[in-house]
Amino acid sequence: MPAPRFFSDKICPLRAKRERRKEARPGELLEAALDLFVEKGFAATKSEEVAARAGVSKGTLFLYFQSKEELFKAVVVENLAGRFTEWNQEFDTFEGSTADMLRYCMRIWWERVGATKASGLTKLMMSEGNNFPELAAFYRREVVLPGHDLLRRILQRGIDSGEFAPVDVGLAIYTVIAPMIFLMLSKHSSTVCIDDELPLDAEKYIALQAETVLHGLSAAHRSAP
Amino acid sequence: MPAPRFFSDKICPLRAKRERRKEARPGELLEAALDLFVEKGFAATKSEEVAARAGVSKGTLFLYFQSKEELFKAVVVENLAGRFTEWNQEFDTFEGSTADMLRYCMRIWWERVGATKASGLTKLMMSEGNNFPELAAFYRREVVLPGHDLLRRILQRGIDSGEFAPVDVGLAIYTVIAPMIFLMLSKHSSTVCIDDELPLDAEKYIALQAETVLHGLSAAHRSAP
DNA sequence: TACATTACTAACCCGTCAGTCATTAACGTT
DNA sequence: AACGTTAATGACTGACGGGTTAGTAATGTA
Repeated sequence: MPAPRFFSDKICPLRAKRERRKEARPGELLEAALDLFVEKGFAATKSEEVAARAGVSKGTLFLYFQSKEELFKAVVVENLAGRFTEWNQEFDTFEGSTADMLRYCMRIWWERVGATKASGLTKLMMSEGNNFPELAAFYRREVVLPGHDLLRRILQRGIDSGEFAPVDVGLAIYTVIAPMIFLMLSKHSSTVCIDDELPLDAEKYIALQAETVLHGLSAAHRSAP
Repeated sequence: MPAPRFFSDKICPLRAKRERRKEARPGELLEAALDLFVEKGFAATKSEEVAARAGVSKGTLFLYFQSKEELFKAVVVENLAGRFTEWNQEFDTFEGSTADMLRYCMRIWWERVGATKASGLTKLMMSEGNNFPELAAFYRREVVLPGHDLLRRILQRGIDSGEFAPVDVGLAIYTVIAPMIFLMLSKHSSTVCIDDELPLDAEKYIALQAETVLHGLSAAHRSAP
């Protein structure tokens, strides 16, 4: 005997009828997809689930996105790749010391990406990138490289202005990237740090890392290897 | 027109016949499974591939392991969980300062786990743990908790002997764990750091982290917050 | 009210893969 | 050589999931 259907078409016709909302669909699908991709990974997320969470049928999803992979790319663009032009402008016109600029960069990155669901996309690419080479290449091209470029330009600015020692910029960026990545991962994997509460207070952790990096880069502090 | 079969049964009968080697099979299957799990993840690894790499048919695999999940657990026991009793003994009988003990622990951990394929299992659990709750629980119980215990005991020894300040041991272990995990992950994901060579020389990185941690723990260095 | 357009859906197709089982071949024993 | 035991096989099954499509219903237009 089937359970009573509290939300059957007849009892609860609200939202039960076919709605035609061509404009709203892509955004709703992208949001649902972000949630599920971050929660379960790319391979383990079923297109039908994404559709269901967005309140449409599977067919509709494929009406708006050619394939699951295209859907994923769109999620990446929406949440990460598409925002670099704005970010680049913001830093090109930054006024102040480069030290402040780097502090600001790390803080704002956490605020806008690290602390949001979008950070799950990075974890996802780290875990599944090998299984989906085209997605990995896309992510690398549209997110990793622009990000590295931005950081490189900041460090280079510090060197040019004499604030930083003339280090190898290509390597130095990892001093900033590594702790950021670790922070994101510790947010997204319950396998590693769940004995008690997560030991990291993100704000403080970032502030500390920033000062450490700046100390390492400071021109004044320079001595023989 | 099919390509010529250089390794056809007739031309190359070596290893082509059915062999009966009941003793050797489990080990060979575990090795093949470790390779593939680490390379492609748990879900994306097909049992038939594992069997093929071990030189048997899929049926044979299920003759020795009840299911894919049991196979995975066996891999974890073989490479990580099953070695803790030995490691525990080694550290229970360690002679020397606790500082040296911690240095030794980090170095030896890298040598025996971090630098080997087994480290891929950690990355795997971080990425897929959510999708396979039973595996996650198993891994947590058999690997994560024993590992934390071991570390906790080391730190506690330092505190008891007066070498270390009386910090919160439960939190302090993450000071050691975090850089280790990051090091492993940077080894296993080509998505993040492939601009040029990986910037991390593992040996030096670990040595540096060890000194940093020890400095933070040293009883002498203790002052008010 | 009749008709055209199109957003949307349900049912379907088809490839994939974990796990099974009837059959086969290797080996020991006599 | 004949026979019994069992390690090994590979064709098979059922479930699942990405992607398609024939058809339905909402909306606009006259």
